[in-house]
Amino acid sequence: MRPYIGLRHEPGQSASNGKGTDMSCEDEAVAILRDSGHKLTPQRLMVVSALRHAEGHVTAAQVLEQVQRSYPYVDVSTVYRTMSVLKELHLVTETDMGSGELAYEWAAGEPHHHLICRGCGAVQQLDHVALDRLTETIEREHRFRADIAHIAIFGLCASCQGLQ
Amino acid sequence: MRPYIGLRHEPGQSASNGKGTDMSCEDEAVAILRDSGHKLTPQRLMVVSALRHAEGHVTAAQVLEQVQRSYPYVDVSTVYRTMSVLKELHLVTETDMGSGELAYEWAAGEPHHHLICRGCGAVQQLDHVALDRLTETIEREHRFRADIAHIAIFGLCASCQGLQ
DNA sequence: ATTGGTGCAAAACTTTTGCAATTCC
DNA sequence: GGAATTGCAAAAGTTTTGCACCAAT
Repeated sequence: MRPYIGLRHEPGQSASNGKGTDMSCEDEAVAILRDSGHKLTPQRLMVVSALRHAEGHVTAAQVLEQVQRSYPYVDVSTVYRTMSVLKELHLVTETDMGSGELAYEWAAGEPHHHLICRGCGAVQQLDHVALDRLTETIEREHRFRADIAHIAIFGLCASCQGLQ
Repeated sequence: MRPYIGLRHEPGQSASNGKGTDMSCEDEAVAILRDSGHKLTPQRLMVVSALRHAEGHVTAAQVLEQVQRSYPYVDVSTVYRTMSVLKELHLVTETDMGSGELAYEWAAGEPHHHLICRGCGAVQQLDHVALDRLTETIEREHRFRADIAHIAIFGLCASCQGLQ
């Protein structure tokens, strides 16, 4: 393995986001990784960091690009394998948003959903409380526990409907 | 092009399904295809027939397999190209159900949705009325016209939750 | 020391595209 | 006849896997 250069983040991404201390989430993830018997490698820490500092969903290629800014020798297969581990631990969610690539998102915080415009590709977030009643109905009538962190709703945004 | 053998369907699939006459849907599709300026080729008719007689969602590979029972020389690219045309005409819907392959479904009938168990892969259908309120909320609060024919909800079915 | 992870390369996989030949209108 | 469509082959794209080497516990 070639020399480890160290972690670097984009300006504005390395500071606290106002919703909590910056390290707490990664510390928690590190603890979960270690406690579940997985090894803590620099590559995994970089992937976790990239996900943690990304706003919203990112593709494996985007995570790789971010990680390679610190350490250019990481392979995309490592990103996928790390995603697989993080998925098992419910630290990230994997969603198909219709682009041909899977989208990954750090699973901390309130669950939310995506409204994806099939006209222009714009993505809005939809608060999960809007789905509470639906989730209850599904649970009651189908005995199906909906994983509400994984919903992408396709449709048309206001401008692509011609509203303005 | 090699000789056309003719259409054949599985037993029990060729008769009326009790919800209407068997040919009406395909006739309508044929009319829509012709009226929109597309040519009527045996391959397209076979793809339409395979979709029409399938119960629920099918992959391109499954459609190809069904079509090739009648006419073994059809290529998968023709299936995809036909799907593309049928999508444009809103005769089929395309959904990613998390299997790695896109799922296609004949668009006739009441729109419905899928509850996909990530434990065992079982798929239940969810009536679209369960989503009406959500659709209205999204329309009102986000001015987003949700395309309710395209929703797949992941989660755990009763048995994979351990409820019996 | 031993288990597990990484990087590299190649494979696997679905979907798309270029093109000559053919078919439908 | 002429434009659209097909089949074949190859390409393109993301994701997975085999394997020898290396690193974390």
